[in-house]
Amino acid sequence: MTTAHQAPGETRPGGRTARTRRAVLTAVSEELADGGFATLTMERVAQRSGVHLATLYRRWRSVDKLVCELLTDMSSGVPLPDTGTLPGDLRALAHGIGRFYGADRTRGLIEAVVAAAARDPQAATALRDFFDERLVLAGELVRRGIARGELPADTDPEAVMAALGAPFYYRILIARRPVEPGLAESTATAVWAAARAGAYATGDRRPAGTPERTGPEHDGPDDDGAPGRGD
Amino acid sequence: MTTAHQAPGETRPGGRTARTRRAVLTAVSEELADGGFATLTMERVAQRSGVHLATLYRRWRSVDKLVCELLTDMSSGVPLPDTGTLPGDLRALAHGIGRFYGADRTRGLIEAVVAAAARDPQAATALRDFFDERLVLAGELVRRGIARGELPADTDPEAVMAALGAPFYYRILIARRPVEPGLAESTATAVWAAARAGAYATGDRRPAGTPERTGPEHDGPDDDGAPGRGD
DNA sequence: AGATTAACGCGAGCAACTTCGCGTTAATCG
DNA sequence: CGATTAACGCGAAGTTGCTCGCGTTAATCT
Repeated sequence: MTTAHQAPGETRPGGRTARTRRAVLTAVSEELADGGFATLTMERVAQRSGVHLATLYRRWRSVDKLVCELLTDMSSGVPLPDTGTLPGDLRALAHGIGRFYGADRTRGLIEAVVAAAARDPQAATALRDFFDERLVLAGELVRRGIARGELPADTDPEAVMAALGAPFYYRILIARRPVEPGLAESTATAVWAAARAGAYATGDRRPAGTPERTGPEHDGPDDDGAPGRGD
Repeated sequence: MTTAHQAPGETRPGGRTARTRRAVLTAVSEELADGGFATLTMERVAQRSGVHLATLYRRWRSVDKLVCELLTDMSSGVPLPDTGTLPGDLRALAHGIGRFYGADRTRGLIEAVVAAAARDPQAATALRDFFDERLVLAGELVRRGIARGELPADTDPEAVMAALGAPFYYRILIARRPVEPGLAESTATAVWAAARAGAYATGDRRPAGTPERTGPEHDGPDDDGAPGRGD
């Protein structure tokens, strides 16, 4: 048919619809701050937001989708700096990220988004697209730096920004410890040093002091169909 | 009581018990390789392994616990190299990690473990402890390098190894793209350059070419109780 | 080898989660 | 401002996921 009936909220986005949306997303955010993804259920969101359970299922279908929408709602949590020098920008951005993830609320959100992406393919692509876009935007800092002659021209801007963000996500998701200011400082210093050394350059040039030999390039996964045995 | 009846598998670990355990863990691993965490249900594991559903619930209680045990079962997937020089070791280890996560099976496992940790506190501490231990073990490479005079004495070994691992987890969990050999190469180069520049040094020394000013140290999270609004 | 009982297989029963139908409220448009 | 109907509230029905009790199999110890 011509008019495909999609989920509620599309044809009458104003007034009440927008109000319940806000109430629900706020409730999800608070719930994540309180008990994290573990205690995030449709039931609890319904109670906290005052929106009926059936409405939640009708509009969002699952907690994964809820978390997913909260992510896109959080668009610009970390502003992009412009200090005039690349190391200054890297430092400012790292501290911005550090401050952002210093809060329980945002740390819980990231954890939830990754967990949601692990179960819901749609959430997975949403997550990927979201960070793709942020990476390209933040890459502008690096491009400015290259234009100023602070880095080699063949430096990959997105690779630099990925390197700047990675330690924070490692800290949150893997090491599972609070994000401290020291991490921001250390990361900014590290990325700047690495970028200057040409670690993110696309050419085959290699900085002095780095081993030159070509191997080992890994080709195929050694997949034997069974999990590794414990020792 | 004196003898606290814990979960099955403790008092009679041999023979059949061990056999079902193997069958189940293999099934979980295969299921993760096939459809990822999204399709990992107790039901499917039961079917694939041939172990009855009730047995799964009795011994493991949930998929989160299953994934958790699979992680500890995978103890040593990446061997620690000893090439004689720190940059050589970093490069070898990075390629080892890269090869390990080049396979769908292991990438799915990491995703699953993080997702499980987001829901189950016990899985969360298991994950943290697991990587804590790996970090300390791998830190030995750095300690050897320091002893050889390749790095400043006040370099934090665990920080270096965290920096070496972080980009891979970023790639898997956030960027959601396959892990390629180029990432290993770039990461090894970057960490080596950063470590030499003193980015992971605990002292207050700062390498040349890095801005010196102290701010901005972030103090408190700006927590207003509501999610950020979209732009 | 024989006795003991942990661990398993099986199906029924219970609980939590998800959906449905219907009446009510309030955006949106003429 | 009045008509139309999208979105919501409500309770019940349907579905899935999880647990329990009992009989059977096979580790473990003597």
